[in-house]
Amino acid sequence: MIIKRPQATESARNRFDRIHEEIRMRICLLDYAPGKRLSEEALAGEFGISRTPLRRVLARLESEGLVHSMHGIGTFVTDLEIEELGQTFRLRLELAELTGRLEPVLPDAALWQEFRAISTQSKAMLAEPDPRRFAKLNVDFFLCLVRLTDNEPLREITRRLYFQTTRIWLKSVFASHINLRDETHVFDREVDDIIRALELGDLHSAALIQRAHISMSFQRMLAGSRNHEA
Amino acid sequence: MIIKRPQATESARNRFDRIHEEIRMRICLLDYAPGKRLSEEALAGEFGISRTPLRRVLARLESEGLVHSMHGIGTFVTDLEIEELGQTFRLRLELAELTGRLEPVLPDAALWQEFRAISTQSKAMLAEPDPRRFAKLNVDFFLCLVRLTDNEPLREITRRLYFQTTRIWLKSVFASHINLRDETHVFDREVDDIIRALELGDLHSAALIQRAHISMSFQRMLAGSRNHEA
DNA sequence: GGATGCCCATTTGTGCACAAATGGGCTGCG
DNA sequence: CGCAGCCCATTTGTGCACAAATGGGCATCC
Repeated sequence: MIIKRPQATESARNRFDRIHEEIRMRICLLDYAPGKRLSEEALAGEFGISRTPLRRVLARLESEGLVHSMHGIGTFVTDLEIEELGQTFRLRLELAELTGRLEPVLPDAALWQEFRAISTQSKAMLAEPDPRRFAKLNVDFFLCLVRLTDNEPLREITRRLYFQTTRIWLKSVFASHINLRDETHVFDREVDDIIRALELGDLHSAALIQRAHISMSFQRMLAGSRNHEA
Repeated sequence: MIIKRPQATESARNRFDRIHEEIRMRICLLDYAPGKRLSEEALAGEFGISRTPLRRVLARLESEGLVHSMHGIGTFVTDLEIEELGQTFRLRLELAELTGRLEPVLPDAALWQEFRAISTQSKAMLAEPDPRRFAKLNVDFFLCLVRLTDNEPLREITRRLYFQTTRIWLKSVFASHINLRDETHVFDREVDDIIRALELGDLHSAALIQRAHISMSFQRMLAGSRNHEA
């Protein structure tokens, strides 16, 4: 019997997922700012592959609304204005609540540990806020929250919408539409409140807290944008 | 000033969309049965293109969960059992109702005409039911219903889940888990009831009627599957 | 001087040949 | 006779060269 050592060479699918997640994260953390052109050739070179498989990744990102390719011109990171995202945010509110209603599940030991770790990091961040690290912590927290439902299609859709909209938050920070220090405190409260609800086993309340924070975060960005115009 | 005649030659993007929708429809109407292998070379030949752009279409279909590619083996239409679709159906129920709550819009003249046409065809189908034509009418009706909300992300997500699950209905007909003639009558009632709600301008009720029919349809398929086992 | 049309560098899209991977059949050994 | 291992046809995945398309710069003409 032949024992195949696990992934001596990375499979095509794994590599696709890895590169896809990497570029997606760069877009969400504004390493690639909205409007920036992504060179197929440069990216292919960076990841040590040819344009063909890289184009597959870009095509996926395009279907997710994160980039847009134009023949003869280039591939660009999509831009977004807070005013245009109302529809998406309203939908995210509803989906957040669904997480607490549709097949909710309590965290297992591993997930509990991740929640605790995020709480710790959140408190550490209060002393010296850093936009990018904060955004990354926000992503990690979101990816934990989505695991509070067993409904896989709901998870997938929720993730999709999250990655479409999360950049606007970091963008608002850099545009001074919202205050980073305030946001870190709000986030820390959110994490603690949700953990407390989870400790009580009240998954629906945890979902409603998340919903409320998504809504208020949107309102703060909207208000900041309007103030800035005036 | 140069007047560019509109699409003398089809753009790459339009061609992609056209082929994608065509293959998706073939899968949903069971022209390509679950489990069937799709030959990249044959499909590329049929559409008069090379494998490269066709593979792009297949990759999109794979991200939508309609096919699955395996290196060295082939690309296969995904199979699905009614028992595994509970999560997806429960989510579809919620999204259907959201259509009536999140930015609902009354039909314009064109959409009204489409609803009337579908009602007419539905009644014509009562006399001589045909599974494939019925499934097609079902798709058309769904695509009209989704236009009752202005929330574009909600539309997109709803469509995605619909195309993932709609095959199971036609599959249940062929497996005699549900009765085609009964289904045609139920469908005709659904169309009429929803049109009546729309005539009253009651979009939320229209959505709830749709929700109820999705749920009952699922229950009938589930029951049929269980009876068949017994 | 201004506008118009052409040329060309740049970038995405396509076709094709080859690499990688899989499964089935065949062959040879015990 | 059974089974283990190899070979090869088939299919998806990759690399690469070229086609298509775009925009900007430049020359030319009015």
